[in-house]
Amino acid sequence: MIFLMSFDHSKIEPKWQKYWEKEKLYRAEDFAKNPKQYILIEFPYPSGERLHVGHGRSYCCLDTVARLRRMQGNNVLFPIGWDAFGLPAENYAIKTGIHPSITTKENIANAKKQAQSWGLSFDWEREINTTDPDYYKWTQWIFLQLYKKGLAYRAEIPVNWCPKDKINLADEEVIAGRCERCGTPVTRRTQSQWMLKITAYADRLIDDLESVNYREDIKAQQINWIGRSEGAIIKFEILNPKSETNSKRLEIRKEAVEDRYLRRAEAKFEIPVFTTRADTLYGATFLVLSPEMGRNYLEKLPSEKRKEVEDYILKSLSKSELQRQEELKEKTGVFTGVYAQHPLTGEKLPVWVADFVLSGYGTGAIMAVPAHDQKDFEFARKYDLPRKEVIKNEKESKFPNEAFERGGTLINSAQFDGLQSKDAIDKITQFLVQKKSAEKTVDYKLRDWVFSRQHYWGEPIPIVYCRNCWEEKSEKQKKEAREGYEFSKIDGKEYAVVPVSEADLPVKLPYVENYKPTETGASPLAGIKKWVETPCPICNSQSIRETDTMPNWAGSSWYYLRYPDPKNDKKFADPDKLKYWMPVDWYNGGMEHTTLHLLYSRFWYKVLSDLGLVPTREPYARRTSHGVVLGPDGQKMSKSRGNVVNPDEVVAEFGADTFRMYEAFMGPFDQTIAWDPKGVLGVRRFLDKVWKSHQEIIGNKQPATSNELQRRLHRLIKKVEEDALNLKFNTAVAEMMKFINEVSSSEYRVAREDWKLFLKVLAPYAPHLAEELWHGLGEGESIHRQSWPQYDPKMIVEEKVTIVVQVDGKMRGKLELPAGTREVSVTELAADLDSVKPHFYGKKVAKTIFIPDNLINFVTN
RNA sequence: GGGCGGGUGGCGAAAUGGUAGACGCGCAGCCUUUAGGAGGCUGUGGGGAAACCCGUGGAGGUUCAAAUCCUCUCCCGCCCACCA
Repeated sequence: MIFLMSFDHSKIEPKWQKYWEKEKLYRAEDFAKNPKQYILIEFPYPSGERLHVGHGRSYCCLDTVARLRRMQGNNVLFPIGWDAFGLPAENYAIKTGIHPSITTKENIANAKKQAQSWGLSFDWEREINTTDPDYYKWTQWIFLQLYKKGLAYRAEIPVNWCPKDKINLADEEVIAGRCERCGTPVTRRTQSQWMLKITAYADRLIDDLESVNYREDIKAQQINWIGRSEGAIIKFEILNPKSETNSKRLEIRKEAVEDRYLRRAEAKFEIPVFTTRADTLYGATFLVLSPEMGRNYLEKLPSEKRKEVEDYILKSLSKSELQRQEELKEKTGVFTGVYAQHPLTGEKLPVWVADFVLSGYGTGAIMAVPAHDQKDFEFARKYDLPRKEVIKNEKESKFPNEAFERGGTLINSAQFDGLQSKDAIDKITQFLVQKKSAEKTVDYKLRDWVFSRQHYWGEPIPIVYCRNCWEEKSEKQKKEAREGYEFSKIDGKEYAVVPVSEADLPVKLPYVENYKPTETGASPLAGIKKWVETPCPICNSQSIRETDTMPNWAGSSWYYLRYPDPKNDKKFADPDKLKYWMPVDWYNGGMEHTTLHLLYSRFWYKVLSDLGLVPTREPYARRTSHGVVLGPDGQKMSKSRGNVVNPDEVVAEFGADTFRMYEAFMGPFDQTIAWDPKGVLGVRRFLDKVWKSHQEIIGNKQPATSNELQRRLHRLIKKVEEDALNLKFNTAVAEMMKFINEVSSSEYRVAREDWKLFLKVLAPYAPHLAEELWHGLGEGESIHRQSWPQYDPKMIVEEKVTIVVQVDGKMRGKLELPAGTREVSVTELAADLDSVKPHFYGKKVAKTIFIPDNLINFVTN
């Protein structure tokens, strides 16, 4: 008898991988008749670190799903590509001088080799790469559509600036207020940037979540991030003896949210304030402006105060993000010398400037209600400002020791006394609206998307600036352009903004010598005169290119739309193909992409949807997230800790099937779990047992499987199928282990035909071994082309059941009975059990609870 | 401060109203004379000789029956955060 302990994965795995490739087993076919299934994993960034075991979690488990779906008769699209623009390649280029395109190419080749060694069933014919001009042509094209819809605009906004490296930093490059590269505290300065108006889609991004199947916490995080809050803008008139005769009135900005970054010095006679708590209006005792807002009012201030206020503003604006965070506890501010009038009581309220008020939220000014807002309370205490209680709650009273922030009954609020907070918010707002001193509004925490990067390794923004086109405009046109976004000021001169014509796309990224951004904060592209100077698409006179590039979120915002038609050079994708494949049926990725990537890509999709270019309202029908894989020590994996698990080593030692199955088995899919090298071994032992059982089955030629084992097999089919679709890969694997344990224990034997069913169940998880054993049974066609076994519902039902016998809810005995035994018989048999009888002594049975085939409970009194 | 998860053996975890601890790791004993992640069998929540008792962070509650549902409370993790 041949008795092999183990199989040689290093031989069988590459063999079958080659076979699958040759047979084109995993090719997705456009317009096939069988139901489509689009399964998507977040495409990786091809870094020098290669793919890690965290990628493995997502790819291996979803690959299992893809394989299961194929066996179930679906036409599966399971693609992969490379999100290859980004900082690491650029930083590496700065250090070594090696061009990013070279390192990127190498990294992709390596990562691809890895992914292939895991036996993933990607359709490699659809591989995409965001740095390929044939791809980013369409990223630029979509940008132009956004521009034409008025969703891309330029604005002066504060950016992070590293004073040592003299470069602008993206938020993600700022770590704890310091520059990621050199550790210098980051300061802020303003610069003109391209922005995308994602806030215009804020409501739809919330509302449409109802139509998709995302895990609840993912939805909650998105809603929270968008941070919609309903409230009112209330205006407070400035009391200024010199200008009170001036009847000039300014309308409240209707779209305060959209114009947040463009707010100019126009609200000079009134201070608009955003609040969600109009019920506390009578408790407002002073107003506070953010430093940015305060600057707009400087000229209104009494001259003796002006210097002091200006100094405070300049000081707080120059503060680094780090300083601001450190100074959180201690609030500072300065009185402006100006008063505003309370819209209902007419009281004189002092106006302060303080940097605890944010310029980026609401109107950049607040009404302070110290009795009912903790921040205001602390500020009022420090500067000895009045506090007035206007909300009372019988159960709690925190005031005057601290602010009482919850709702209650109104007091000291004139005709509104006695109302409940919720009611009062409506009534007071309504009253103010009638008086024209307030407007209802909605505000969001979400801000427009800063789309410019002063870096080299990204998609060039396809815009040029033309001096000639500007000069040809009439004064009226110029004025209009200055108010909108159709112009730009470069080195003090004004230019017209001109989009590159679609026929001239892609705007290719040129080679540069020096990847470092310039000292002025411009991108490295600004140094290439030959590239920067270009004929204007409209007037053909010499104009200059935009030298900023797109953030690396750009290419990933639409990549899943390219897989259905990756080689199209006429459109970003053929509408019919999109209609066939979209939406993505199942999208899995990391929780860290919930707020940025997921939101950005939904936003782009909605824009394309409004243009009629995509077939649905939402891109992803289902979204799940996998948990983080920690190092064996339970800590986050990092080079410096030395706890990084290298998947290549695991695959080399134990094989891809072991690696894949361990990724599935290690724990609940959505949970953070530490990698356990011993656990890997356990999975390998299981596969060895499968191998061994297989040899025995071939050797023994068992004619029929025991009834018991056959039932287990059918239950296994059902469980593995259901578990995989419910993200319970760990219990699916456990069930297979249980089955094999029983097969290998001597009582049971399995017939060939039933063993084949088991191999099919195993195939999505351990595709190489299953294929090897399948062919070992003399089968000629791939196991991955077989259909998923149908379980027999009759076999699922138990023949014999264990009925638990309880007395007063405590387990006292068990009965093995045929399924369907009636209550009368069960009662009789149960009451007669030796282990049960003693518990009746001195008691009477008052009630019997009977759950068929499961449990009987005697309740005594 | 806000949002979202989570707390069950020595460890990763099963069980979402009905036998708590499936499956895996680890550990212990035995077997096969077995040399380098070896294999097989048996055992493995705690206490007890046993009957039995105790046991899912803690306290209460609902129920014939609670890890699971409700109320309060403690602890841990992740994300966001001076957001009006």
